Amino acid sequence: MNLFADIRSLVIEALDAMTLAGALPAGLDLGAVAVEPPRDAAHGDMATNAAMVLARPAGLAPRAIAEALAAQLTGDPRITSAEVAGPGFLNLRLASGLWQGLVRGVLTAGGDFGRSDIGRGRSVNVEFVSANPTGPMHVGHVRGAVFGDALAALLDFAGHRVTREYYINDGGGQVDVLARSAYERYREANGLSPEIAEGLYPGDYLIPVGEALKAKYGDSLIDRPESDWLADIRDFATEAMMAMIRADLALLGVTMDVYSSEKALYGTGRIEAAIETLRGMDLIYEGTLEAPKGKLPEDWEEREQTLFRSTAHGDDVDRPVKKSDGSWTYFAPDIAYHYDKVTRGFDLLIDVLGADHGGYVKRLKAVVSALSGGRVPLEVKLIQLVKLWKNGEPFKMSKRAGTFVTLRDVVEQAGADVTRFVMLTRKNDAALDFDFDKVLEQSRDNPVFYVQYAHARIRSVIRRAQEAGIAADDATLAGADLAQLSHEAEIGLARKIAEWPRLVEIAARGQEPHRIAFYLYELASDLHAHWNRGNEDASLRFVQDDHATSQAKIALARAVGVVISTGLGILGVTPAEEMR
RNA sequence: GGCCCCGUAGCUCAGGGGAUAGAGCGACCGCCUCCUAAGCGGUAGGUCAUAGGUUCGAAUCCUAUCGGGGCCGCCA
Repeated sequence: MNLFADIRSLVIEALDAMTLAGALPAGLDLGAVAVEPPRDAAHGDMATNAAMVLARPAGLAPRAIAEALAAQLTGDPRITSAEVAGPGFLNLRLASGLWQGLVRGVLTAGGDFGRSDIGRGRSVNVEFVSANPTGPMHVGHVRGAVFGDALAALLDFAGHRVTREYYINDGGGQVDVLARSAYERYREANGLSPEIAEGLYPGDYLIPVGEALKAKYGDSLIDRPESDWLADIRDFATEAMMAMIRADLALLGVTMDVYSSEKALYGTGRIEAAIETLRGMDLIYEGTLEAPKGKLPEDWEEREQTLFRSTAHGDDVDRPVKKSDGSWTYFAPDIAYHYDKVTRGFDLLIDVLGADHGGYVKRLKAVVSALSGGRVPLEVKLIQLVKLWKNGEPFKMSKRAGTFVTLRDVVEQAGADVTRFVMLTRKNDAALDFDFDKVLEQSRDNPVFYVQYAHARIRSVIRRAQEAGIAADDATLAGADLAQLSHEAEIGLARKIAEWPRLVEIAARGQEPHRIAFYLYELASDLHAHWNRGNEDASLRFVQDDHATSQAKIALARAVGVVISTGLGILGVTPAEEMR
């Protein structure tokens, strides 16, 4: 149920009728005709730009089209007035029965209100987090995790089949470093003093891994050459790190559907197969790259290497897939991994990456374009930095200084709900300030409390009504006499609710979950404003002496609550029953 | 040098072809015998970085410039 879509259909029908009657030329493209909320509520309930969009192709004056369309539309009982305004807008007022029907519809649909099928069941793979398995997740990872999870939920709500996926970078040099670091902790567990050399991971989180290694191997690996233990300890430590990361994600409320391993691509011929596939398309060759302009790396020397012709698919330069020692670059398993995602049959791939990976976007798109024959789009969502603030000043994270803030630190202090909501109050490509003081303060500076407070107030109204003996379950409310909802302020609240399905589609199309957060804030604001109107005008309070009147007004409140609850659900935030 | 992102109120940010550009914070003035005042109403505050262009119409699209950030083979 989408009132804006319904009224747009009505407008399209009216335009078709005008075409049949000869008032408009045949064959006009109506795709740009929109029905939207007007900027100013005084203009009406909805506005359409039809006359302005069609004026040029129809060869008619905008106002002439608008007036003819107005005449056509006012014949429909759902439209009570249609006024031409400004450069050719047509402002529409809707019969109050539509708003009452909307409220009833929300109560009937419950959490499905606003669900859309714009995804048409297309399958989407959302890869996110993909933190290196070398330690606990830190605040920098949190934003990507929350964004990816909320985007996945949003796309699901908009009719896609979504797979949440984590790519484990367990094949590169950093897991060898992890193994050597764990080995020192293993020596420590055996009573020797660890030698945490420069470049190893010094974190305490590896101490229990060392102890677990002692429990498994005793002292049998002490003083053995690295070649004897590296592979085993690497696997052991990587698994321990992944267990820790899964637990971190669970704290945030994030659950992955699939964990893919980089290591599993090595030694199985899958990298070779992906490269050979590209070679078969004449996209792999031996050649030399020009030196980058500007400041040269000190050790730059020209050399021939194995290159991927990514320029054939929109990249700026071709990209090496092999290092000088003949081993694969990190890019090679990425190629194989994306090949794997393509062959699993997804209709759309989304990679959520840190903004520092911006330089890799074009080559990844080139890979997916080449390996899918242009069939599968890859969208890369870059997540900008989170700037931490504490005590009114920027907070620098440093492993060495011990000011390393982990995901667990944040969630245990601020709570998952606050963390998630705050992380979603910015566009993904804008930097975000995360202020510990404000987030911990739990004041009105903290938008999640504002939204949750609105929900809690609604729940409070329903509890009070029930204590007064008024039936207020959803089924009863849906059957209430909603014709009593006729005050302009009440219609205004319904108008905001009506925007929800439209907002979901806009947010899903743009892959912008932050729009959900902003909308919920606005809806909460409208609820709070309406609540206070009850102070001035007791007839606008939700709970009234008369049961039937109460039920109609509570139905409106409950409809707001349903949308808040549904929206928070997409963001992964719990709607509060009461504020404590 | 090249590529990507950003520049909107004092501050933090929404809006991304359409009407008089919005919100929060901060400042100032008001609202609780009344469903939670963790709330609400009002006032003040703007050359939408700059200059061109496209368009009936540009904060929004294009180009250039300035400013901030990120990235640029053998790290992932």
